Amino acid sequence: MTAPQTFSNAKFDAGWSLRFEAGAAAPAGGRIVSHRARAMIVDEGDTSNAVYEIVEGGVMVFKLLPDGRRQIIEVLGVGDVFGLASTAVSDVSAEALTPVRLAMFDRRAVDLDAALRDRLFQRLRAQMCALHDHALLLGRKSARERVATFIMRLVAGRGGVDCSGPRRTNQPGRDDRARVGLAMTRQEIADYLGLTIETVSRAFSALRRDGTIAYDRQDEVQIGNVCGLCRLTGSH
Amino acid sequence: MTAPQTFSNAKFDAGWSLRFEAGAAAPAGGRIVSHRARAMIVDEGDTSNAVYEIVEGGVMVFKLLPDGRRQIIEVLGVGDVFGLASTAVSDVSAEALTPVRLAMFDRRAVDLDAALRDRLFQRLRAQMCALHDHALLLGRKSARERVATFIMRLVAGRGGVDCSGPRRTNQPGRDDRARVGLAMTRQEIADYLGLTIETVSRAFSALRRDGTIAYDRQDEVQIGNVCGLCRLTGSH
DNA sequence: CGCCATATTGAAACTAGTCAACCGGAGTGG
DNA sequence: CCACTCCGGTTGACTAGTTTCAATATGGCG
Repeated sequence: MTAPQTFSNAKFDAGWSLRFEAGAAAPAGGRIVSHRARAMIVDEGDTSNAVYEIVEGGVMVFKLLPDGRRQIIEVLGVGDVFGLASTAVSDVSAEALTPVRLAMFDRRAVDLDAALRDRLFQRLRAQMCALHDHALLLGRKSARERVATFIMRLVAGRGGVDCSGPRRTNQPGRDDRARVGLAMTRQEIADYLGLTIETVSRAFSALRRDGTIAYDRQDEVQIGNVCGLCRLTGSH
Repeated sequence: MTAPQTFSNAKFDAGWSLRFEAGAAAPAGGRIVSHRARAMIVDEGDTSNAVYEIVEGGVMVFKLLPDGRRQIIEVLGVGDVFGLASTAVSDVSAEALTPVRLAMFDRRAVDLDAALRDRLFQRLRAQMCALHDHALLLGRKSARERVATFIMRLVAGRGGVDCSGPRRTNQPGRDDRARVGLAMTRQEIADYLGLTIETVSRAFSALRRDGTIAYDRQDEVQIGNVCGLCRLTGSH
């Protein structure tokens, strides 16, 4: 599984970028804990007073129904936070998407440390916006739009309100390509987009058939025309 | 449109209650503004530095796709907050669901007033949990489950992890009834649940046909057996 | 009384889900 | 070294659930 360069997620329309590599800025403080990819970090219903801030890597936050249906609620990267339910009982589960390093804080520390609380607050607001976008996707977009949106979110700096647009070059219409790593399996993508694995697979195949995307490895996609893909998201 | 007594929404599984009537506790501070039902409060894309806290009434927060598809993201009541996007540009629109009174704060005031910020932070965490639940509903539940979940959320104190259960009485199995006001039109419910108006209508009709609910006015539902309805939500 | 909104119901079309077969690469063991 | 297996992904055929389109109620209000 190749770790992608960037993973633009939070608040799609604002075009924020979500990264998996450790940031230059020194992180948090707090106790650093590490997990391997696909390790369980928090289980829904756990009583825990821990709040987590991602230092490096990616995390999937999800919920399960009693019969096993799973919805991945958010996919998080460096700087994102989780474990901030308003009670001591976690309302969600969290699993490492990649090998991950986390800064772990006690809930009480959040009450005491104003700088930490401000950072969490600010990040929570950003993640809230991403959640809004995702609700729109889950409630109103077609399978094709969902997959197009998912891929677009992996293209750093594109597709948001502040989208840089295709780079201006001497050849108009050219040089609007990108290559993104997926990091997630088809099943995970399906659980994130509220679809089945077959529907996701078919959507990828259809996009490849009509030339919108290309790939050899199924976890690394090339986009010939980013603006063209963006038009398939339903958002633009 | 009869204002319901209570509207249990935020973090379904935690069973928090959302009310439309003004609370006993003195509110916020901030400038009080009022809107009539269905009045537009914020428009997606607006540049505004206002943060709102609901003093009385209900608010619908939603997003639109360019072709007019609408997703109602959250339905908010007293104490809930909105306008907390992480940039000055609002990522969502907000409309009054009932006549509503709002406490309006300047974003800068939030940075200065620690008590206010803590209150907003705490509430944001609660609303984030509600959003998690709603993503699960939108991504993974059937139409029937969505409507059952919607109705259950209107039953104060029931359906959460801390559900009080049917009241214990001398007649076991009795006295597990409830009556709830809907406050929303079928179209609004549909846009909230990620369905069409016809599907919502059919789900209500089916629940009425099989005796799970009863109603004369379409905006006021009687539940004969709350636990029975709860079993149809998919969550239990 | 009659109009306009909203809601309900029916029938047909379509999207996504289900079930099942198959493919292909990675790892295992004879 | 190669057959075998396992697992994730793809594809096909069929089904189910939801949407779409259209007609018909119902209810509030002038």
